[in-house]
Amino acid sequence: MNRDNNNPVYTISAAAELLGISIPTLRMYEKEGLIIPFKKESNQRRYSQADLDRIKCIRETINGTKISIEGIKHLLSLVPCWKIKNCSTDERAVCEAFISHDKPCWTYSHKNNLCSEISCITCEVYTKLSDCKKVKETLKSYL
Amino acid sequence: MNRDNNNPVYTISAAAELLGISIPTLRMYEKEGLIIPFKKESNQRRYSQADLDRIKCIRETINGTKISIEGIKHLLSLVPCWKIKNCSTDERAVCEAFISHDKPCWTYSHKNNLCSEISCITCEVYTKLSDCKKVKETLKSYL
DNA sequence: GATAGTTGATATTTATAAATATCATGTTTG
DNA sequence: CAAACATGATATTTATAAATATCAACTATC
Repeated sequence: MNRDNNNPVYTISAAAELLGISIPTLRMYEKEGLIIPFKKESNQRRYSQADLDRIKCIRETINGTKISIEGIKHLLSLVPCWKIKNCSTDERAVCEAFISHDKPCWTYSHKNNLCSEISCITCEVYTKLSDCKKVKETLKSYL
Repeated sequence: MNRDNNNPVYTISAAAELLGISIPTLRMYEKEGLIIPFKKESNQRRYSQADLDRIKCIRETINGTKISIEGIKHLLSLVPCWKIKNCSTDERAVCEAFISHDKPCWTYSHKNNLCSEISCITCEVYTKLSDCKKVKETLKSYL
């Protein structure tokens, strides 16, 4: 939402510096599907303030609550994206995000469905669920 | 449901033997709120076949999928017990299981609400959710 | 009433997730 | 066209969750 917050201005070294962590750690979080940094045409990553905030939250969850990365992925897989995006029954039937329960929806390729039209990096399912503490509240709002 | 499966016949040493794990591990799972073994008047634990199956599943989750115990607890906290048991709005407002998101509902004391009348050990919320892989299916059925 | 098995608690070991270091190769920028 | 920084990949280290061992006190069973 906030243009400034979502402006991808930090290089990976700047982001690592600001967060006090190493560069490979940032790449690992991305590989695990916890963050989707902006990528330039040349494939270089650029991080926004929103990304940094998200990563801070991820780290609090891993190091504070002791939920493992695998646990966080499973928790985020429960976000009812099909409700949020209003998927049809037919689309759900063939959607990995709807069917599986081990990874967040934005880690799938989304071919042949409603989400193939849009970019996960700006999708509300991704942006609003930076914090897996919010999963239950989100679920309640649809139950 | 099955009388045989839920018959608490195994001592803790027999259960540990059958599962190929140590006694302190069984006590740990209980302390973490993942299992509720039957307790005799003398406070001794007795395990049923259903308990053993549940523990096998817990171990597969911890050692197979790499979700930590803390992660499993968080996942199980998302089970919509208030829907399953049909809690009133007033009851939900003061229920820790409804409000919090870090432990399964059956780990709370349930004073002053609908659940204070019943025993978690036989409650369908506990018995049907031995496997946190079932959480998403359960959620879908209420969404 | 003696033996075997239980209790909870604390201390220790083991297994492994999380984080980092290092690499050869590629890209950006002054 | 160098110097600085990026890339992905693999190897290594570190931190800690998970499991176990051990304890003194208590309970069951024969």
